[in-house]
Amino acid sequence: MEYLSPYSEPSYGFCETPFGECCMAFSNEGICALTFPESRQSALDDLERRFQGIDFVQNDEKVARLASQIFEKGKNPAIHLMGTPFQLSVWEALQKIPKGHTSTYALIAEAIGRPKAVRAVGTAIGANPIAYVIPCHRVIRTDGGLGGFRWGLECKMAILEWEKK
DNA sequence: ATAAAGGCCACCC
DNA sequence: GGGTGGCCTTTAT
Repeated sequence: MEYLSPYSEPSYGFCETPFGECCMAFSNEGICALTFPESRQSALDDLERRFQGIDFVQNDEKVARLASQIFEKGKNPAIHLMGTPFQLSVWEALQKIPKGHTSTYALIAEAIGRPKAVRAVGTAIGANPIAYVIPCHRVIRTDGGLGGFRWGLECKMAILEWEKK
């Protein structure tokens, strides 16, 4: 269960990206969710589950603005991360992987000082709440395999190809 | 408290 | 290629 400040004016919306339609949600601190859902309904279900009891107001224009910053200008917007200490350390490590590069689950485990926790790292990466901005797609398997992706390997591959340019 | 399920890896065959 | 055992965190009993 997650918590957002009562002063945070939570909002959400949808927008097209190079990888299909995304859903974003915001608190006053920044983006708190970015997903590539199969349907709008599943995106809303997801928000409901993760931010139980929080009333998001739709604002597609804000999403479009942010999407432009992120996908066109390559800027890093403010984010509002919530998770366990372990998850936060993993998500922070992900943000150090440069665009156009990849890392592995084992290397991330190493980077956070928990070399044995490789599998748990995979689980934490799978729980990444802010796709693309937290570049979970840049992590592949040690043996060169793609690994997994919450919204489909096709999407993961598309993002990686796009980032090479 | 405990069990079960993971976006993994190394090692075997 | 495939199966197994070990590893560690999270979530659901």
